[in-house]
Amino acid sequence: MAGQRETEDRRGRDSLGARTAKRVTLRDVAEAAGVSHQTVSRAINSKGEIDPETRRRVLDVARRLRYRPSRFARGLVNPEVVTVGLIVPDVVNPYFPEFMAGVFAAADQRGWQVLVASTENSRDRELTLVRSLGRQVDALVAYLSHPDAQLEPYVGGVPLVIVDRGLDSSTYALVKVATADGVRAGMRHLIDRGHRRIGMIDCEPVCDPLVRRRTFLEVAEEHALPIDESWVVVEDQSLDGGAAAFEALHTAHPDLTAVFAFNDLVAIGALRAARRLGVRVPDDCALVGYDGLSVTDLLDPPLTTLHLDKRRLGELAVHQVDQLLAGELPPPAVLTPRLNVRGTT
Amino acid sequence: MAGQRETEDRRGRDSLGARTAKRVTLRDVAEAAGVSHQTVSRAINSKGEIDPETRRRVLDVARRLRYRPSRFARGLVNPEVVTVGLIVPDVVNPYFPEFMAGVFAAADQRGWQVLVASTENSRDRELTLVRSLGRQVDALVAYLSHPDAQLEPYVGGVPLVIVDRGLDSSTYALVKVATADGVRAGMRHLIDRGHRRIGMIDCEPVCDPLVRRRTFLEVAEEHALPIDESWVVVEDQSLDGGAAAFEALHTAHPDLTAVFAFNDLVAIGALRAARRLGVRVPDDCALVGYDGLSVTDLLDPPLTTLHLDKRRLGELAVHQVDQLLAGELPPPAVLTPRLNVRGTT
DNA sequence: TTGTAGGCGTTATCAA
DNA sequence: TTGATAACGCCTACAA
Repeated sequence: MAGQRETEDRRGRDSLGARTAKRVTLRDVAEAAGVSHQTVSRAINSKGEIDPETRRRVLDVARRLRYRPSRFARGLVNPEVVTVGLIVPDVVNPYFPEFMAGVFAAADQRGWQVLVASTENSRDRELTLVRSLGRQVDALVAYLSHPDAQLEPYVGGVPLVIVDRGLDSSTYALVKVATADGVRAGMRHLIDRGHRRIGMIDCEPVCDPLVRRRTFLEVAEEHALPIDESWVVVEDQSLDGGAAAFEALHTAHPDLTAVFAFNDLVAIGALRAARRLGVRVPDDCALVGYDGLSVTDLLDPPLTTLHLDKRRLGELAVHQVDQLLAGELPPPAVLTPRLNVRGTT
Repeated sequence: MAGQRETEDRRGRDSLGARTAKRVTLRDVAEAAGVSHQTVSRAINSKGEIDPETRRRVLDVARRLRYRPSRFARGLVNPEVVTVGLIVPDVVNPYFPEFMAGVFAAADQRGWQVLVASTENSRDRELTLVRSLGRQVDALVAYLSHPDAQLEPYVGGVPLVIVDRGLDSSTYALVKVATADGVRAGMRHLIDRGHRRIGMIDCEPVCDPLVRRRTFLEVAEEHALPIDESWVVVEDQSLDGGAAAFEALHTAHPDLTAVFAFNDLVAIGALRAARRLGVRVPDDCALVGYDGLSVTDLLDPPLTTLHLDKRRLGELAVHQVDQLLAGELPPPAVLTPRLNVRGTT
């Protein structure tokens, strides 16, 4: 029998451990067990209509042959498990795990699965990942910095939700962060406490069009604060950047009484620099961060910060996916940071 | 034409946004474009043998129909993209993102994808996830607490790598952590610095058979330290647990000069309690943590800790997958924590 | 350049 | 209880 020989050939190659070994299929198991492939399927899937004895025998053979069902063949036949692709810039930055947790929770609630990939902060990888991951999933949730036009050739029709990108979109679903409102809340807090000489530590944003700095300066003008652009220092988005920026501010304006930081990471750096310089926080100088990372809570003093519910952000993203899969392009979802007053103001 | 009508029916349902809408296939596009499904395939996959004009027309139709290739059908025919399932107890605990980063990096290097799920520290979910995720992937990397025997019915033949479970295995691949060696290194460090009255904050381990405590007491005995089991306090694995434990130790043994903590989290809690109690660290009491979380570096003083390279742990896990996919059950990979002396000793 | 036939591994349906 | 046959959506090979 030709079929018989062919199967033997396969086994032969398999036992050589060759990489090209053909996969063991239901039919292979069936042949080896002397039943039809259908019976094997019943045994594997614990369907009722099968003799317990046959079942046991078949499962035995299957195990011996190291049979594993093909997820592709299964997916082809069954109602698919929805799989969402998730692209983040960096898994280790504590901002993103919280966001991911929200995505996982919301996905899990719907019985969906999540395929995760990290761009490692590479703008190029961002594009290639959109393409490669996009082919493998039913929808994509992604932190992206590129504008729509540059994204378009890579998206290839996958329903896409872009999170916290500074740009609007008429093509893709969005989850936005009301950064300007956050900055205003933080500034109002400082001003309410009597601060007027407020410095700002800014960073080069990836695509965000300087919302923080612009809002900062707007608020300063509205309240006629005695400050100009020399009170804004731009540094790396890192601990060291934050520390350097604080030193620069402190040197240029020794009389400053408060600092608004681009995010918690640089705020922590600033806190360190302050300690080194003998500047007491908050007595000599108040400090406000941005993001609400949970680590800020471990610090001494704990950081006053604009807390963004990153978990909720992830849930919102999945909710946008819901609507995309239902065939609609939903309006952007917006999340506003909430001021969390703790020890540094 | 029946075929034609059927296609219209599908579209009709689609535009109602029905969940049950049939998926748009190559053949649908072919029909709408008046070509064979084969021609559509060529257009979609940018094969050479096609008239540019036809190609453009077909792609147009495909876009209009929102056609998306089925990843399952493709996977069935093409060499598969390897997908690794990753099960962690908790994404937000800073321990795991670092581990995940290692898995991602190693997977990416091999062109593999990673499907992530979290058990949310539920032992039951652990089992169901092993089963459900296991059906969707080529191999599984997982933090698991169950012993092999309980796992077995859920694994169903997926190559499985278990990470940092206290138990050995003859069935599954392992990545182990040399916890005892770590504890010894930490204790040796304290003893070298002249400490003899050392307390320990322990926690209920999930499956780990009390390695830390046992090793701690062994070392104490070997060096004839003047301590007994009353120097070990068991508390919750949390900030508050750590704080409570430190207070308990300090109350019971006011003369202690050092504390060895179950992990960094409880160590940070202890650090807070110490500050509240007016105990200066490290002058009055030294403190050693375990894990080497990157946040311990932001603290003041930064924590002396047994640093485990969690990224490397993830890479090792993927390497174990490599070998499982090649058909071998590799011996356990072992990683030893490294003492990182910083501000608290 | 385009179309037809067959198969990938699985499950569902229906007949034996 | 079991088995034959036909999908599922795509791709490769070959024929037109």
